[in-house]
Amino acid sequence: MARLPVYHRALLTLAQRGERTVSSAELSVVTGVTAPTVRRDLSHLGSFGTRGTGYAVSQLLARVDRALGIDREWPVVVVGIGSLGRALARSGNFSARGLKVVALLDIDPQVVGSAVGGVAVEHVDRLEAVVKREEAAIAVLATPPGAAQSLADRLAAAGVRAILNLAPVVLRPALGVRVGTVDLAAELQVLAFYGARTEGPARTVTGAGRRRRQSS
Amino acid sequence: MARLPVYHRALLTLAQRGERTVSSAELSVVTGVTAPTVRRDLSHLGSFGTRGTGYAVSQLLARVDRALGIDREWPVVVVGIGSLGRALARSGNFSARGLKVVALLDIDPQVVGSAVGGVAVEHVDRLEAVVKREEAAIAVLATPPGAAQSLADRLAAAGVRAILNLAPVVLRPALGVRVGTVDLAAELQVLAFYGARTEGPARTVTGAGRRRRQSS
DNA sequence: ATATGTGAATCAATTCACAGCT
DNA sequence: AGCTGTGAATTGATTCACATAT
Repeated sequence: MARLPVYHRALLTLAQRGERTVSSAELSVVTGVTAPTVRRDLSHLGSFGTRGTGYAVSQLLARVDRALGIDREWPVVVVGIGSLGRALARSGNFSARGLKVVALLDIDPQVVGSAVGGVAVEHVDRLEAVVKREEAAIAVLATPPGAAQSLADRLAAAGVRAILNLAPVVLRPALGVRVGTVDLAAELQVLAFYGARTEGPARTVTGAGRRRRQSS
Repeated sequence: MARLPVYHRALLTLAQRGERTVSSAELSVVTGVTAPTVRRDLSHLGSFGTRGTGYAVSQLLARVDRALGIDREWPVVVVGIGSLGRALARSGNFSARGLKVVALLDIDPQVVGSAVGGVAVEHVDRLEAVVKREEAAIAVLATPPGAAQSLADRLAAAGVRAILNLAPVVLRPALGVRVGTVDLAAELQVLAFYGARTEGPARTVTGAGRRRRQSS
């Protein structure tokens, strides 16, 4: 469920603010998800709220955490240490969310050997060894588009189960591997499309883009 | 239509390769969109292919370009020149797609005055003036989460019609402004969720995330 | 009173399947 | 023979509305 991270963030804030309970209506306001959908989502999560009162924040947070697998830390390998890769490697945002950047890979000898955000950049030749060493199930591809497909294949072969592709290409994923692509330029193009045409009130589109499915 | 940029990229490649025509089946392979959906999308675009042959690449590309508004260049303002903002400012990816980063804003006096990718960083105090000067309809928010909402409001008031929000917060958009949020950490969390659980074959999820709608 | 959980209704998107053009 | 364009069917997600619990 793509909205789990949004609930997670919202609940975290509510918990810090000391709130004991939330109603689906309140969650609706802070997440931008309609109240019926919030209830459906949470019920789907197997969670029990109390009628007349709402949900117990801490209990609900615990459930969302478990569903998201935040009980443990997921090691993430970043491939391609250009400016985008570097930005990700530095992002303090990750650790709070069950993700930890444990290895950085690049092909440029100028970059290999340096450290970004406290992690050393290794040569992409060592990809297989690094994935194995870190037992990484997740990788981020922030390379030029031309290199992405073959690296995705190598990552898959090395045992990675999910890849976040930031290169502007459609990847053909290996069997058993999940690929999610985020193309920021495409995102902007879509916004330009809508934003420029709409003269009247508009709607918000959040979460990070529509999705297309391919078989693998 | 969220898939237009994908078609755009594919057609560009095909055109460069010298292909005169494409069938929906061929487009399906390179875009990862099923053939019936390709046909539906393109017909929806008002485009006429020729039966028995396919679509004329150049003609189709022209239509997609026009639909995406790529006939002109959209000026983009980037707010928040941290490592992510810097990565965007440098991304050569944009110019090829009808987007041009024309102004950079930050609050840090250390950063203000420097130049990134050939564009000077100005102080965020000048936001309104800069938006007006550049006649920018599109902005990217790459600030810490706490600052995002008020900046989104100011951008809207200054005349921006669409905002790409890269901060991990749900923004309440001003009336008539379109907000798209891309939260890379959330994206990874979702991948971790799927990737870690799937033992068998998996599906690909491309395009940049599911979307939630809020009223504005 | 208030708010959950969920069947039933609605809405949007995708896919099927085929008639019709080249 | 091959491939588009599109009605009809299907699938999936969202919303409604209400019985049910506190």
